[in-house]
Amino acid sequence: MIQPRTLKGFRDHLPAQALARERLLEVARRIYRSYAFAPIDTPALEYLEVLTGKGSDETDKQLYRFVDHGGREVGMRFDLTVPFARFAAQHAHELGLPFKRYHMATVWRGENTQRGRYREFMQCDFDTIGTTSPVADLEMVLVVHDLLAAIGLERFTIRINDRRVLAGILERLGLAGQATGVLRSLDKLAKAGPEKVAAELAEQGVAEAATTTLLEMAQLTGPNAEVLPRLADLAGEGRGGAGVAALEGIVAGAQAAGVPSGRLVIDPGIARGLDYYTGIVLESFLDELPSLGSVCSGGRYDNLAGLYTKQPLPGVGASLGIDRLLAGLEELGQAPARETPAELFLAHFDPAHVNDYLAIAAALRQAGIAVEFFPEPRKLGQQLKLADKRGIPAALVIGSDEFKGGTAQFKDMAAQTAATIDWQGDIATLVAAVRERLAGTAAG
RNA sequence: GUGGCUGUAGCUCACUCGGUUAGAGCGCCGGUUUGUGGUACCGGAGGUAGCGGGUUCGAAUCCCGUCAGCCACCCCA
Repeated sequence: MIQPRTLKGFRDHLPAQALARERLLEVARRIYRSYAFAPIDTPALEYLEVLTGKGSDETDKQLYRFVDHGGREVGMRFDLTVPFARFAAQHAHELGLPFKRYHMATVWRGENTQRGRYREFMQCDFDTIGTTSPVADLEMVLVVHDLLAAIGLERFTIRINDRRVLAGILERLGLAGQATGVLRSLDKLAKAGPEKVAAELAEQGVAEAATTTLLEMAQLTGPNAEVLPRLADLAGEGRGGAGVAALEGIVAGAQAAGVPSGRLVIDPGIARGLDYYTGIVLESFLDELPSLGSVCSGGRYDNLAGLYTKQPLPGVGASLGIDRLLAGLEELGQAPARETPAELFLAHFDPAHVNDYLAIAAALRQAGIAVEFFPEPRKLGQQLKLADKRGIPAALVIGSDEFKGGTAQFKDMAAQTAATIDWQGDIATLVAAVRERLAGTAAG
């Protein structure tokens, strides 16, 4: 016997979880499309050099790599940004700029696992490339907002910052050269606390006065209207000032687009470890589960595909981590409890009427109703019990008596009520009646 | 990858200093009810204690290894 098992960080998805996942994907797809992002797909496997080109040593360590049957050095994608960069470089001339795409796919990272942190997980990226317009930046914020709202989250916060603010302040402090290290340290502020960050900065040779300024900056909190002027003071003119102005524009634009205030917060402490960001950066958190980390992050970059083409491709985009989000929803008890897509259970009551059942099921399905027709003429009680256990919202019972009278019994499983449908043997009438009643059930 | 905690039935957990056939609740299956699901009652199935090795007369219990989950670091979705 081979022991059935899965690798560390790789998971099976049972119906309840898979349904919840698919629902998130559907919502994401709908929102992306509503902003006119177009779908693309790329291979799971790439030439190793394509993936490691940008390679920080960290991503190199996490990369799944091997030599394929043809002796090629290959790697599995660990995010969707690098494949997109390659894709953009390869197809830029056929795309037309600016170009907006979304890409929902599985990625692999050989890192250590934790809750909401897996070795195989799905990302839902969207990016706009070929424009530096602040409108594109704003759009990213709006998409993230609409996405999290459409998923049904009530309490979430999108935190934004602008790398130029950080860069400007670092320049003023004479720390431009060690930006990456300083940003990495600042990024830990929320988790590690100011003392730890101060100590780390000191280790990097940052002067005490500079550390004080940086921490003051990173810990600015309050309503956007209060944070902005204080940030402007710290940032001064030049790049920093431009960053503050950009943030101001985003806040105003988001308000104009109807984002409730409080959901979008300027947080100068958001630095993001990735060093390719050059403008706005964004992270989003579930208010009840901050420890889960960001479920959707992104930002603006100057040049997406510099490794693969001379054509400069500036862009802005973000990535929704649906597996992490799903872990969060589960923990909050907000994941749907259903384990079947069926909307209606059709009891297999009288075996003599199988063909009638099949005809009815076919008509219902034609009408867009997901029907489970029970395959065996088991005891009615058992059938209903199973339908209830699966969480099917409604059941249709038609026995020989009903067939004789041209009626049907429609049961609302959650409400435990039954109603009689009079259809006189006309399937179209039955379908219309079922559809109407389904709209009234809990799932409708 | 480094360090720590955990691993007993489908799920949540118990089993006093290592000591007989490892228990409970929930869930599951069946019956009471050969045409009607959440309650009640009755009955039943299900565990080589993650896996492998060691110590011991004897291991779920102690030790080592391994696999997996979680937590911290790191990094990030």
